[in-house]
Order: sequence, then structure tokens, then C-alpha cells
Amino acid sequence: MKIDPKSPADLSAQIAKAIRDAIISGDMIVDERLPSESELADQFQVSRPTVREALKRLAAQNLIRTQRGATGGAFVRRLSYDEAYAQHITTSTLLLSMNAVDFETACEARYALERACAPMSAARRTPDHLATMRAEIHRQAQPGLSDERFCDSDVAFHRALVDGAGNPVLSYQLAGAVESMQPLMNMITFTQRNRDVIIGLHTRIADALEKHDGAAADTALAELTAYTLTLGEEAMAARAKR
Amino acid sequence: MKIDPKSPADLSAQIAKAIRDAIISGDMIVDERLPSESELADQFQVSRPTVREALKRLAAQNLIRTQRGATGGAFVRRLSYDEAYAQHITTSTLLLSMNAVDFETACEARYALERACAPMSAARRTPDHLATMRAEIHRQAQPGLSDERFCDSDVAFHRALVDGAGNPVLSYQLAGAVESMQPLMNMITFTQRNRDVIIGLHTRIADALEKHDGAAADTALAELTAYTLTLGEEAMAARAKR
DNA sequence: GAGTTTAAAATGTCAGACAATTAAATGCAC
DNA sequence: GTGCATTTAATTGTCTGACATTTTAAACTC
Repeated sequence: MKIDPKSPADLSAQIAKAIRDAIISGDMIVDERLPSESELADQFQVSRPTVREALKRLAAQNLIRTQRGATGGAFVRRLSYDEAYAQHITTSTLLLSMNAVDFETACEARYALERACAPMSAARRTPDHLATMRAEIHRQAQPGLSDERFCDSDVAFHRALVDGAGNPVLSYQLAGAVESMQPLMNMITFTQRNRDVIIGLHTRIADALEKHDGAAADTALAELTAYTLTLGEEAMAARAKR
Repeated sequence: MKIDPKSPADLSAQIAKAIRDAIISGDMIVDERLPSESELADQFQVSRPTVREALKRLAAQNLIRTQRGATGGAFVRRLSYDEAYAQHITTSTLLLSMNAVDFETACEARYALERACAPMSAARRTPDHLATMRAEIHRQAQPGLSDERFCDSDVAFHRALVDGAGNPVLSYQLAGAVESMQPLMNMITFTQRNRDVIIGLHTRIADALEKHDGAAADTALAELTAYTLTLGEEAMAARAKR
């Protein structure tokens, strides 16, 4: 691991990259301890604050964890699903909002991916997944539910649908598509009639999964896609007029 | 924006969180300048190095960029697709390798998602996408190509397939699924016969997209899924025996 | 008025110190 | 010897103050 003191890039960025590469390439394994900050400072011929800045960069990416005390130090961290989930969702959401992705594009992507899960979920969903979906449908039908809560529940429903496929990689990749839609969905005003239609489709999806009928689930999802798109268009039109 | 000096968490982590929240919530917009490091140090009642550690954390997540000089400082950064791509791929790859996800799970997720793209790609692919796919097929047929290069080309082929759907959100979400498979694919030894089968299926996919035939593309992808799974199983079995 | 010089502001880096935390080594009573 | 309390050492977390570097803008000169 070497750095170039004459490079225009920050030393701390270079050091972070060197260590990151070592972790990603597998040169350093999970729970392995990095040299202490002082030792790293000596190795890279920089000061300790500079090393610390580099370590903080890695900590921000969940690549290392630090422990204080005698046997402390920085350790290569096992990236957990939950952390990766959270990071993925944050990044996806920011990407959409900062780049002004239109509703149609995000919606299309989300439902295309969800439909890919439908047959697998129909085959493998557990009673737990079904129960979650039914519970969310029930919640969605409650009177006086705010639009935001309705969206929350919608996301939870669809997450259960995706998780039903029993493939954590799939769940992870889809989390970004489903959750990052939420800010866009929150722009929509859901009338009672809108909600009734959505709840009806959700029920059809849950019924289809219960019967292990992937095709029926796919059909209902396709209808939900179309319906959501029209709702989005209306909302955008209303927004533009205002 | 406030922090709690008595919290067990690092001050720099707290400060980073406070600023990150301000960015994510939209309180700070793209290209807005943060206060200078000294000003932030005053605001949060900490020293400048601590502030700097916080800023490096944010820089590691591509949330801010820094400029030196008189009008310099830290600015809220527009998250670009390319950066988000790279970050997403790195995280996905690490997640798979660190958690020992098995080939089957990763493969299933990848192809399920790709198949979701097939109809859209069949409808919208441009001549550019087709040309890329044909070029990669040609590359895959070259004699003496190393297994690693073959995998590279395979990823490039599939990326073109996904990009053909013309939905950047879809491309982004799928990048993680497709690219993170590469380390697993690299464990496979591709015999000439294996390659011939794969190239044949790639050709069928390209032909189908050329004819805007989504169903045919889907069928070929399904076959490719099954074939890749058997290759993976063989490789894992051989690995286990060794 | 154009070009040059200078000053100021900001980040990047360094050195050294002290505080806080943690685990191991040490010492002591029994 | 054993168990408990104490000390010690190692390490990260934080602070202070300084200097280097980069960049812009103002001041100055011609």
C-alpha cells in the first residue's frame, strides 16, 4: 500500500483508497485489525490527523469499525444487510431527488422489478409474508389515514411481496427501487376512491400469492402499475398548473 | 442543527449526521455552500479537526465536495449517476462476498431482474445497444480469451441489454445485481463448449431484441439462467472436492 | 485601462499534547 | 495459589496552534 505525496488528491483520500482497495480485494479479511493510527501515520509518512480523516472516510462507508481502549483499533467490518439496505435506500432516494427523475421512469422501474419477483414470491411466500400483507391492507383501509401513512403502508406491503421471494439479494436490490419512490408517491393526494382501487388490487395480489398463482399476481401488478401511473400523471399535472 | 456532547457516539459522527440530515431533508440544496470549517467548529463547539473528520465522512458518501482557495469551502454535491453506480456496485459486491451469498441466490436474483428488462429493452433498444451487444458477442468468441475477460465481456453484454430498456433508474438498480455477480462468475472455468453455448444464447437474445421480440428474449434469458446455474453448481462442486 | 502584485480566505497538513476508554499486567491480602 | 483491587499501557477521541497551499479579489503600478 503506497501513496503519492505529489498527487493533487488529498492525502487522506489516497490513504482511504489504499486501505479500501485492500479490503475489497480481500487482502484484509473481516474482523482483521488495521495497524494503529500512529503506525499508519508512520507507514504512509503523514500525520495522525490525516490518517484519522482517512479512517473516518472508511467508517462512513461502513467498511471499518473502531474500538477504543487497550485492544482497540480499527477493524474490518462485516457489511450487514441492514446497513447496506439503509445506505442503498438513502443513495437511491438522493439520486432520484437530486436528478429530478420523473415519476413515470421511477414507477416503471419499480413495477418492472416487482413483477419479476411475483412468480418467485407466489411459489415461496411464507404465511408470515401473507400475514404482513393482509395487515397492511387492513391498515390502508382505515379511515382518516394520512396520505403519508398510506404510502408507508404501501411500501411495507410491497416489501413483504418482494421478501416473499425468499431471496435476500433480490430484496436488497429492490429496496432501492421501492423505497426511493416514496418521496414521489408522497406528492400524490390519494382520494378515498383511489385508495379503494389500490386496496382492491393489493387484495387481489395477496389472494394470488396465497393460491401460489404467480400469473394472477403479475396481472394485478400490471394493473396496479397502470393505475399508479395515471395517478402520478394527474398529480404532476395538478402540480404544474398550480 | 445541534449535537449532544455527552452522547457516547463520536462528535464527528454526530456532526456528520446533522449535516447529512440537512442535505437529505432538502434543507440544503445542491451547490449550496456549507459554513467554513472554523465557523462550523464554532457552531458545534468543537475543534476544527473534529469538524474536518465529519466533513470527510460526508465526502466519502459523495454528499459534499470541497474546494480550496478564497471562495472555497464545502458544497452540497449533486450525486451523479456514475458515482452512485460505482458506489452501488462496490457495496453490492462487498455484501455478497462478506456474507458468503451462494451462487444460486445471486444468480437467481440477477436473471430474474434482467428478465424484467427484456420486454422493455426489446421495445426500445437503440442501434447503439445492439451494436454493443454484437461487439461483445464477437469478443466472447475470440480464441485465447481468459476466463476473466470473458466474464468482463459477459457483464458488458448484459449491461447493454439492461441499458436498452432506456430507463436509468432500472439500469442503476440492476447494476448492483449484474456486476456483483462477477466475483462469483470468476470462479467458473469456462470451457470452449461452455462458451459456445453462452455465445449462442447471447446471439439469440440479440436477435430477439433486434426483432423487438420480447418473448423470445425472455425465453433465451430463461435458458441462460438455467445453464449458468448448472455451470455454477459444477464449479462449486469442484471447489468443494478440492 | 490592462496587467501585475499583494492580501485575504479557505482548505490541507503537521506537531504535540491531553482526555477517555479498555484490557491486561501487577500487586496484595487471605 | 486464588481472588480482588490497582496500576499500567495501548489506543482512539479531542484540542490547540501553527504553517503550507490554493484560489480569488482587491490594490497597485504603469
